[in-house]
Amino acid sequence: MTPLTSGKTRPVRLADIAKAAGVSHGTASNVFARPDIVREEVRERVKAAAEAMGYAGPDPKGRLLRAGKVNAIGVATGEPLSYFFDDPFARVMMASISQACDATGAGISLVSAANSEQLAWNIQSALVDGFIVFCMEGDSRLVQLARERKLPFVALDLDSDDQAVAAIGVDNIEGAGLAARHLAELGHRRFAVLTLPCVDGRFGAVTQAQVEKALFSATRDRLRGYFGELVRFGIDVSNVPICETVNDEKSVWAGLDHIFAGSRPTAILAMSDKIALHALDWLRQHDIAVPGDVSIVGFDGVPEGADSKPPLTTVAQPIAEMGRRAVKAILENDGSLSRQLLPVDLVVRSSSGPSPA
Amino acid sequence: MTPLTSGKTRPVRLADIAKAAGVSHGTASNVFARPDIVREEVRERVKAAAEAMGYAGPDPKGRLLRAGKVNAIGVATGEPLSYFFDDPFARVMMASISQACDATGAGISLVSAANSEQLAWNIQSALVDGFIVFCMEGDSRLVQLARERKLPFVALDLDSDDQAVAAIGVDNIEGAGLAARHLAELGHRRFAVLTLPCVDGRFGAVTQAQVEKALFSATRDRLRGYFGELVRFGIDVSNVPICETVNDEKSVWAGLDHIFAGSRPTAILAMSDKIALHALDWLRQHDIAVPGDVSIVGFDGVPEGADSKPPLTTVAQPIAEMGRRAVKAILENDGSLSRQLLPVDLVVRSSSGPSPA
DNA sequence: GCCATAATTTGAACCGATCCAACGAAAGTG
DNA sequence: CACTTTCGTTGGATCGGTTCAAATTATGGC
Repeated sequence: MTPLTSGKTRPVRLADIAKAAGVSHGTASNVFARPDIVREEVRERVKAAAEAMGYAGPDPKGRLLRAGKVNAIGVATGEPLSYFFDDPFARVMMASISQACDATGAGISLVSAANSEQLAWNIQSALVDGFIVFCMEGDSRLVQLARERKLPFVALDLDSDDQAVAAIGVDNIEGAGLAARHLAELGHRRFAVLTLPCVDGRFGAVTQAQVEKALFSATRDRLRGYFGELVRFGIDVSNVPICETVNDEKSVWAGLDHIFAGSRPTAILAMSDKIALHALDWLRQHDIAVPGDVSIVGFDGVPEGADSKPPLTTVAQPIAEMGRRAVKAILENDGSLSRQLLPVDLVVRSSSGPSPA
Repeated sequence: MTPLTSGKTRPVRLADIAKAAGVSHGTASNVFARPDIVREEVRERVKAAAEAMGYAGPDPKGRLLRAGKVNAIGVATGEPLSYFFDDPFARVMMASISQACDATGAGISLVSAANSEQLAWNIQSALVDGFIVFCMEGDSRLVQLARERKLPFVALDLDSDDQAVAAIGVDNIEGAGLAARHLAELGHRRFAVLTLPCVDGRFGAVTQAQVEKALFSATRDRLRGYFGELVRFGIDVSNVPICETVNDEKSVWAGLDHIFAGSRPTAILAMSDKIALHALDWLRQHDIAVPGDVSIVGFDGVPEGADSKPPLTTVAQPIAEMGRRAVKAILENDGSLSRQLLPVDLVVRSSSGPSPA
């Protein structure tokens, strides 16, 4: 019925061509796996049979079971798959991960899913030798599932507080402190904070009290870093507006609408470069000069920050290094890794300047 | 000896816990695959045994062999893996592919390799249900290898002339013609062309005669499209300088150095947006106004072109649609697809204007 | 208490290869 | 010619599950 391929034809297996060539399946296997140990005459006969029967070569599905190793590492996220290609942070990270994989010849499997049952199944059935998990928003379920596979595992951006999970990340408190101090030293006293999500599925204004209850430790730590440093400069942090965003334009703009409706800050602490970049757009549209009227400092150090107008001052994470280490941890799997805290770097560009006051 | 995990301990298998729980492996399998058909008491007993023995759940490696389907599609390229995350065209394509995969719950395996033996092995042993091949530069070996797997297969950017390979692409002749006509209608008469590679591993000036011998049909077709249209406008194409690039800054700049050393063109036909974008940088550095002194039209329609200074006029490919169709072709594998030519779209922005003459 | 019917469980077969101990044949040695 | 090597080949075991027909046990009706 099918026009091109012959009906219900089961694909030819190694055993089929062995029979056709009149050799044992062991020998047939050798023809493909170690041609050198098979007598030439036999080898050619088997190859001819394979050719004649349209054999596609040893099926990796079969080989896999015996070999044990897939030779691919899985990269998982709670976001949709396109996150890997859209998000600037993810892209830099993935570029680094993929370079490390190329160097060792390992492949990469991208794992994700829209809904969460799907996710569970995808993680459980992923054919990989280990997992690198992007858990930007404290997707502890993801970490949990990945760990249950009992494969080499490492979480990126240590959102979990569980000391037992292997993770690579940066000192968020220190990084945030760097940003806050930078602005405070420039004379700024009126601050506003644009945060990443604290709890799932909402955004808007947040109170100080809620900060400490923040679900995601990365968010919480950065907030702590910001405020710890501001307090040190004698700034009344209870007056600092905090707006939660979901790292997209809409929520950032809404946050800024809210913030600038009150007393105008001269300095904005943005918890990601993406937030900062969206903020820059908002400020430009509202004819607020950066850094003339308002200074802003991002977090992450994505390449886009260097090309924005104005170029973004930010707390750069060693993204490429994190990726490299993650791959190394998976491939070596010496069990030595538990958590690694990498240093951050304040990159001062043109989005921050002296306070106008 | 190993500090954390107990020595050489073989991972527990389903059979192990079946024995421990005193049930057959068939039942043990059902506990995980179809819990509902197992009596609750037995189910709990097996689960308890699994828990106690540290069973990681049914190993997908085992399941795979019987199931047959991997539930992942492979995306292959001759470039390094990081190409998927660095290149603008690839990124848009991958974003589209990944959305289509998300929608059906399929995973994505990225396949590549530095050297070409590695490539062969990687393709041959990739655990995928089908291949989407990025063959931007006529990597016919890649196509060949992928086809030998006898899995659903589709090439992106039909570089092969072989009508038998399933491929999705655009009409390069028409697209290039659109670009050339656009500029000619604006009054331009002095043209220069910046091409993608014609043959492997070189770049620099090319003669008309070499064009027809171009190895890669996409390149050749675009050149034909350009010149076909220019001839139609009575332009002496033998005087049009053609410079081959490898789609990077260095080769584009070298090409422009060469071109502008001769008689200055007022219009540049760039065979990719990346080339055009690099050219824009070069022109800016040389204080040549765009489109005041020189107009330029790209090819591809990547998002970066919309944000460049000035925004780039380009021949947009329906990249997202191509990705969607590719995934559809793999997943449905109805064998109906052979080659699809999608329409291109001339997007006029500010990098092209009337000839200064 | 007996039999039909439904609910569970069993165990063999299978998925498609690789690996390896054992074996047979050809070649080399004294 | 008997005896050891060397080379190539064989076929069974294995990898870790899933599936299904058949066997077993449980439930229900009368």
